[in-house]
Amino acid sequence: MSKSKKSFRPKARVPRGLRDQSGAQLQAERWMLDTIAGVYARYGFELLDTPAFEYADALGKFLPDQDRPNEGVFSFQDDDEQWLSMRYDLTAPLARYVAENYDSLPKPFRRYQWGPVWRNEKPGPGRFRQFIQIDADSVGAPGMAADAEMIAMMADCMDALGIARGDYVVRINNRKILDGILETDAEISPTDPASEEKWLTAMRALDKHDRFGWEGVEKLLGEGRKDESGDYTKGAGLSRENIDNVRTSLSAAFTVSGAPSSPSAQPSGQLSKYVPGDIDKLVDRLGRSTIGLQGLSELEEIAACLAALGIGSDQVVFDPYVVRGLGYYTGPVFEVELTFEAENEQGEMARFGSVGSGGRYDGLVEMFKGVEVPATGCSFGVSRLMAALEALGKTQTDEGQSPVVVLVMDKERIADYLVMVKELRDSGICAEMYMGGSGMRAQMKYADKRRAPLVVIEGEDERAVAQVTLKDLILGEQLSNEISDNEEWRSGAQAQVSVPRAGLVEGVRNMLIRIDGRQG
RNA sequence: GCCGCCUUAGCUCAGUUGGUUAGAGCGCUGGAUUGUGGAUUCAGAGGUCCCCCGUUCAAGCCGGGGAGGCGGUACCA
Repeated sequence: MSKSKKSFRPKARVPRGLRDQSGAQLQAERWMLDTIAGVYARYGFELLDTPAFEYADALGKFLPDQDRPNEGVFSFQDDDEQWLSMRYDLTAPLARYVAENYDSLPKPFRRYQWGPVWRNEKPGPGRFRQFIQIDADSVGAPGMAADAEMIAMMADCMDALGIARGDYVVRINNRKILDGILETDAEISPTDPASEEKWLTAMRALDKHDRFGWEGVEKLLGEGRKDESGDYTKGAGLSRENIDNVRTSLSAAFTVSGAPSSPSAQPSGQLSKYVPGDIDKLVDRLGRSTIGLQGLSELEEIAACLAALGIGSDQVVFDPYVVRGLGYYTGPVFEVELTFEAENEQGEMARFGSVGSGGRYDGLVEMFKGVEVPATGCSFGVSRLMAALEALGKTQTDEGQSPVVVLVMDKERIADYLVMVKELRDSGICAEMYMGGSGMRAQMKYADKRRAPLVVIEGEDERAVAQVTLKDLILGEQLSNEISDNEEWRSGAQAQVSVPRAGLVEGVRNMLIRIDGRQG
């Protein structure tokens, strides 16, 4: 305070990319987690929790090194100098858990899990360095039914959250189909050392279709692309002919061309349900690629399962541009996208995009066990879903959490006020006595800020006639909005009633019911 | 990581060719209006002009460096 003392005072600020969350927001988030967890549990998954950090080598790829221990992940050294890292997702810890407890677990092991994860990367709007994920995975499940279940479950979650059909879509793909297309149309393959780099770049290019459109993808498949800020991204260097071939194959998935194919020509009657384009043509294009055809046949299996699970084409659609993480997913991949637009904080119309994703990763547990353990899973990003639900007005908050405030009109009578709050609490009503030191006006302001539905007033006047005054703050606010022209606000008696002191609980309950009824 | 823009009160922002005590609105705190939040009115608190170095008699303003924020882009489990 005084300059002579020069006391050090830390600046009160939350670290960048992190945030505080308060009451209503947390309640909405809890409701969302409960809703999704409820769906997962109904599908038969069991709950698991693992620690916030792991030995760094157990988290796989992003190993810290001495120079940059916090690149991507947050890391620190234990007393024995072993590196520990904060988990950056829930899948790597699951793989560690399964490997560590392999013999005692039921196979397949089907678990769900939610909790915060940390990533040390540049924060953006709706992107934080700590955020919550909620995942479900089947480990040791080789069949496509397990993948189909994930897809169906994600769609079910969106329904359960109250997001209308058409406002979301689960886009599904199989990475083997893309491998097939790149193999036949561009002669590149991930297993061929000569073209591995091209394959990576090409896959990344396709992944950007939703942001840049085909025009941008084409540049990235070819020479490269310059962005708005003038930054240049080097492309995969495919030839004009190769790029055109890739486009022809991809477009078969979206558009029906030539003569309509006979239904009997399709091996599965269900795949066409989820593919907006021409399956025969796609088969034709992939003809020379065994991996491509395998991908397609896996997709057929998934489609059959989805149909059996009652999933409609208004929920799930095939989209060959879904790529997801490279070097991680091995087959089917999918993501949930919100398709509606909503006004953001700046008043601009914005899309929310992908709020969840998943896919098959048959190589992850192998990292620990040395044997391949097929696995598939899905994950929702809770923060982005929250933002979207808020925009839709679909968040559920429990308004009953705001307390009834008992005013302290007479500091000599605090025991009396404590008796009142106890009576209210004993009958299940959230209530508190004002614990500050200020006068009545400040107490009203306090109650207002707490969004208290009503206040209880017992001053000299009330006590003289063994009554209490109950003031409906919500009705009072409405009245003041409508009639605030003159200075009749001072009459103050609006929106309040007197009840006998002995009928406090009943009076409060009745007023709460009236408030609840008004708010529908 | 790379590119561009930005940084003055809690918030949104003024601030002249460099010139004395840096302002407004909203918000906040307190008072008035019999014992009442939202009306009216009066008053008050609140600033390292992002930080450091430099130029100058003099820097919120000019120069250099750094940090932080925003928007792209790259990487991404």
